[in-house]
Amino acid sequence: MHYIVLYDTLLVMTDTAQIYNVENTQSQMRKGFLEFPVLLIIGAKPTYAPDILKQLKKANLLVVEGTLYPLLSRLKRYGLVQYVWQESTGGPPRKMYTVTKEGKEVLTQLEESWKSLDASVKGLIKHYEKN
Amino acid sequence: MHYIVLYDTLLVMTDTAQIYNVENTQSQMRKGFLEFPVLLIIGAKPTYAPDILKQLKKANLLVVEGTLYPLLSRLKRYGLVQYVWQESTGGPPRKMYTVTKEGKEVLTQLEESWKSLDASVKGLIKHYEKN
DNA sequence: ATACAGTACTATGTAATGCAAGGTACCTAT
DNA sequence: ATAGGTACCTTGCATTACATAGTACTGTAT
Repeated sequence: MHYIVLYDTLLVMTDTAQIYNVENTQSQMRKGFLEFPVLLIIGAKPTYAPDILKQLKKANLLVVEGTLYPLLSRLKRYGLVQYVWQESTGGPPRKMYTVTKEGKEVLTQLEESWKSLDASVKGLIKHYEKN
Repeated sequence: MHYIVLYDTLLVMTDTAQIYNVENTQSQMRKGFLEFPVLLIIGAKPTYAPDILKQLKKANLLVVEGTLYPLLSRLKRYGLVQYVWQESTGGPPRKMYTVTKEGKEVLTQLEESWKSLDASVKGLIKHYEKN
C-alpha cells in the first residue's frame, strides 16, 4: 500500500534549517546539575559566592554570578543551605553558607543520581561507539 | 563597624520554606544532556522513536514521548539527523532516523563535553567527599 | 571632601527544554 | 463498524542558565 498523505508533517518538509550551537547544549547540560557541585563545595567548608565561583572555575565548571546567586537563594529556600553574615576586611560583608542536615541528605542522593547517570552514559558509549 | 540595614534582604528573612523535590533536579539534570544519548543510539543504526524509547529505558534513562518527539524534530531542524519513511508490518509507517555527517561531528563534540564534565565532577567529589 | 575602583549581593527579562496531557492518523482483527 | 494497538504531533506549564543592569559597602587616590 502506498501513502499519499502522511500526517501533516509532509506540509512542513521545507523546514528552515537552523544553526546548531554546541555551547547552548553545553549550557543546557548544566541545568539543574549545578546544584550538585555547589552543594559539594559548600559542604566541604563554609564559603561565600565569589569563592564558590573561583572553585567552580578551578574545576572547569564555568558559572557566572547571574546563575550562582539565584541558585544559592533556591538552595536556601529549600532549606538545603543556610548562611550567616560575616564582615570582610575590605568590601561589603559576606553571606557565609553552610550545608544543613537536609542538604547533606540531598547531597547523598544527588551523588547517587550522578553515578547512575554516569554509568548509563558509559554503558551507552561502550555499546554504540563502533560507528 | 556594625551593619544595621543590610541591603533589602533583611526584609525577606521570613522566607516561606518550600519542599525540595529530588526528582525535579534529576529531570533538570537531563536538560540538553538528552541529545547526546539519543544521537548515540541513532548513530549506531537506523531507528525510530518507540525503539529509541526502549533503548533509553534499558539504559536506565527514563524519557517519555513528549520529550523525545520534540527532541527529534530539533535534531532534524539542525540537520544532525534525517529520516526516511518506512512501512511497518502492523501499524502506521515509521520515521527511520539516521545521523548525518554534521550529526557525527556534533556527537564527537558532545562526547568530549561529557567526558570533561565527568572529569570535573569526579575531581570535585574526590576533593570534597571527606565531609 | 570627593571621586573612583573593587567587592558582594540583588533583580529582571529572555531563551531553552523536560514533561504532562490530549490529539490525530494508520493498521489489523473481531 | 468497532476496538485496540502503534506511531507521531502539539500545547501549555515549570524550571533554570545567562545576560544585563542595579544597589550597597569599603578603601584609596586625587
